[in-house]
Amino acid sequence: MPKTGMQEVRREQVIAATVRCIMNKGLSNLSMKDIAREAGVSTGVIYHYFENKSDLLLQVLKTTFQRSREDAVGAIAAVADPIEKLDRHVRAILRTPRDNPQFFSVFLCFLGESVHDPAVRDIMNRFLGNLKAYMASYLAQLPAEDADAARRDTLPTLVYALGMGLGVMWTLQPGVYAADTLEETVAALWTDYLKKD
Amino acid sequence: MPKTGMQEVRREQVIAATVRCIMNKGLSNLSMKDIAREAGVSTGVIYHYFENKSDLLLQVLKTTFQRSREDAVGAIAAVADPIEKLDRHVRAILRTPRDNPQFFSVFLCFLGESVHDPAVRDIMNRFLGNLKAYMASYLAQLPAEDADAARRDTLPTLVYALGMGLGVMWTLQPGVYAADTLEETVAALWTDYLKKD
Amino acid sequence: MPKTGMQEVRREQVIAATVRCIMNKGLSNLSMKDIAREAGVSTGVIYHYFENKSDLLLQVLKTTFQRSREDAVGAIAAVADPIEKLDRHVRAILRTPRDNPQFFSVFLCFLGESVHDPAVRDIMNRFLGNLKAYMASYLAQLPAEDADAARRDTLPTLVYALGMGLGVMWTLQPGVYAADTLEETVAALWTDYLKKD
Amino acid sequence: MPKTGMQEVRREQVIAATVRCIMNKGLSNLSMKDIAREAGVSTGVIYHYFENKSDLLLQVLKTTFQRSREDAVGAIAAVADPIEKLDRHVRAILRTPRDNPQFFSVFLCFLGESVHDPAVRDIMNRFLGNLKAYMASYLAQLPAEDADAARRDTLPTLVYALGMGLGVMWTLQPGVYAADTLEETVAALWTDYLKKD
DNA sequence: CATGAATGAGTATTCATTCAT
DNA sequence: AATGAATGAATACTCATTCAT
Repeated sequence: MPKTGMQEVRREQVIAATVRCIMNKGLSNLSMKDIAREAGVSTGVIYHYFENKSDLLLQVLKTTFQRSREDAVGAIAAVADPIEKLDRHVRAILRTPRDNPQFFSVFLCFLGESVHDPAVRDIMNRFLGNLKAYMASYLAQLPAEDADAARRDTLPTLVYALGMGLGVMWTLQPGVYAADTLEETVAALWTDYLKKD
Repeated sequence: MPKTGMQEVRREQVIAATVRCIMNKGLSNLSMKDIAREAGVSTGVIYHYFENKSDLLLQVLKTTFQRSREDAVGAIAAVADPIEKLDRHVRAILRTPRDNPQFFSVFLCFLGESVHDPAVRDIMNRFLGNLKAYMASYLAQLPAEDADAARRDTLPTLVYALGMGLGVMWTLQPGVYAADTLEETVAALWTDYLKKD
Repeated sequence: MPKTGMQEVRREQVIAATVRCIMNKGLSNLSMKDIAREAGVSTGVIYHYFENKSDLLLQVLKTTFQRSREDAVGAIAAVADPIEKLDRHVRAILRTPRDNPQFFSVFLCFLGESVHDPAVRDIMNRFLGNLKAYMASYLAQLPAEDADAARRDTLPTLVYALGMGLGVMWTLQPGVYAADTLEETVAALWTDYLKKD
Repeated sequence: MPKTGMQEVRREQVIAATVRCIMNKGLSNLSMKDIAREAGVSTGVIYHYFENKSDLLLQVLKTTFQRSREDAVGAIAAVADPIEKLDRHVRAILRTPRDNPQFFSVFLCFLGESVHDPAVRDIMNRFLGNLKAYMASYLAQLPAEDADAARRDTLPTLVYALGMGLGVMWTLQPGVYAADTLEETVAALWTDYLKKD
C-alpha cells in the first residue's frame, strides 16, 4: 500500500467526519475536538493533514461540490439528445435534496458563511458557474429553430435557481412536497419554456 | 410616553445593531461585545432586554421576517385583480435582494443555522408558510376557468423557490444579472404558467 | 476611589505577579495561567488589562527598567560634585544585584529574548542609552583639566559594562564575591581611570 | 570509520543545527521539528542521540562553551610572558562577540535560563570558573614585585565581567562601538591596573 | 436602570515524545 | 538505524454571562 494512498485515506476520513458533524451541529458550533472524536483520531492528526480549521472547512466544501458535480454530469453523460439531457438534468437537480441530503446541509451552512467570507463565496460562485456552463454547453447544440436564443441563455440560471430554492424548502420541511408530481411539473415547465415560440 | 415605549426603543436599537453586525461578520463570528459596541450600549443592557444570545438572535430573525412580510403584503395590498397582484408580487420578490440586502444576509445566515436548530427552522417554516398562504389566498379568487387548479396550488411554492434561488445567486454575485430583463422574464413565466390550458 | 486608580492597581498587581513568576520559572516556562494564579485573578482579567502575553511582558520590562532608573537617579540626585556623583553612582550600580535581585533576574531573562526580538532589544537599548546619557551629562560638568576628554566619553559604557558583567556573575553565584571590597576596588578603578594624566 | 565516529558526526550535525536555530529564533520559540528540519533529519533521529530536548540543550551549551575555551586557550598558548599573555587574552575576549557571534547568542539565551535552571547555572559557573582559573594560573607566574597580590586575585573576575558586559552591549547594538579603540583602552586599563604601585 | 470588570469554561493550535513500519 | 505519523496534554486567547457598584 503506497504511503500517499494512506494519507489520502486519512484526509477523506477527516473530511467525512467533518461533514457528519456539520449536519449534526452546524458550522457555528463546530469544534475541532468534535471532529476528531467523530473521525476517531486525535486532534493533532487533523493538523497533520490540514493547515487549520479554515483550511479544513474549505477542503470540505470543495470536496462536497466536486462530488456533487461528478454525480450531476455522470447522470446525463450517456444521453445524446440535448432536450433529453435537459429533462434528465432537471430531474437530477430536483432529486438532490433527497438523494444527497448531506450535500444540501453542507451547502446551506456555507451559504451563510459566504455572505462575509470571500474565500467561501469564490468556491460557491465557481461551483454554480461550472454547473451553469455545463448546461449551457449542451443547450448550445440545439438547432436554432428549436429554441429561442434569449431563453436558452437564461435557462441555466433559472433551472438552478429553482432547484436551489426547492432544495432549501425540502431541507426545511423534508417530505412536505409531492416529490414525483413536482418533478414532472418542473421538468415540463423548463422544456416548455425553452420551446415556446 | 409609557415605560414600555422606551423599552421597545432599546430593544429595536439592539436588534438593529445585531443585524448590522451579522451583515459585517456573519453569525459565526458574532460576539455580544460587538453588538453592544455597535448599539452604543453596555453588554449588561442586552441582558436586560433579552434572555441570552440565542433569544436575541431569534428575536432578530422574527423581527426581520415580520418586516419583510409587512413590506411584501403592503406592496400589493392596494391592487384588486389577482393576476395583477401576482405580477406585482413576483416582481417585489425578485427585487428584495437589491432593495433589502439586509434581509437577505440575515436570511442566508440563519438558513445555515436552521439545518440543526429546530427553533430557527420553525420560524423559517412559519415565515415561508405565511407568504405562500397569502399568495394562495388571492389566487383562490381567480375564476375557475382562468387557471388550472393544480397549477394554482403549486404556484406559490414555485414562485418563492425561484425567488429564493435567484436571491441567493444575486447575493453571491451582486450585479451579474440583468435585473430588469430577468424581472420581465420571470413575471411572464409565472403568469403564463398559470394561464396555460 | 476613582475608577482609573483601581485599574492602575490591577495592572500593577498583574505585573508584580509576572515578575515573581519570571524569577521562579523563567520566561520560557511562563504560562498565563501561572501568572493569573500568582496574581490571584482569573486569566480573563489579564486580557482585560493587557492586549496579549507579548504586550504584558513588554510592560513588565518597561516597568522594571523605569523603576530601576528612578532608583539610580534618585540615589545620586542630591549630590553636586561630579566626581562624588560618579563614585556613588558606581557603588549604586554594583549594589543593584543584591539590593534588587528582581531587577537582575528580569533583566537576564529578557537579555536572551532581545537576541531575536526587536521590540525587546529596543527597550533594552533605550534603557542602557538613557543611563549612559545621564552619567555623561554630569561628567560633562567636570573642568577640562580634571579629566581626559576621551576617557570621559568612554567611561559610561565601561562603568555599565562592568556593572552588568559583575551583576551577572553575582546572580549566577550569589555571595561568592567580597562585595564591599569589590565596591571599593571598582569605585577607585573608575575615578583613577578618569583622572589619570 | 568506527560506528562511534558516525554517531559523533550525527550528534555534531544536530548540535550545529540547534545553534543555528537558537540564533534565529531564540530558546523560547525553539521546536524539535525546527531543529530536525534545519539538521536535515527526522525528529526520531534526535531522540536516538539525545535523551530529550533538555538533554540536547545542555549538550549544546557544553559543546559551545568547550569550543570557546579551546579557542581562548589556543590563542595565547604559544606566548610565554604572563603580561603579554594577559594583553592578548583581554583582546581575544573583547573580540569574541564579533568573531564568534554564535557563541554570544547562545550564551545570552542560556543566561536567562540559568536564573531558574540549576543544571544550566552549574555549567555556566563551571565555564566561567575555568576561564578565570586559567587566567589566574598564568598571572601566578608573575614575580611578586611586578603585581599587587590583591589585584592579581581580582583581575580575572574584572576582566571577564567587563568583557561580558561589553559583549552584551555589542550584541544589543552591533557596531556602535569603535572596536579597535576600545580594545586598546581596555587592554591598557587592565595592564595598568595590575602594575600600579 | 446601566455599567463594564470579572469569571472560567471552552476553542484552536502547538509540540515534545513515542512507536509501528 | 531512520522515518514521520500519531498522540494528547498544555497554551494563549475568547466570550457568554453575572453582578457589585
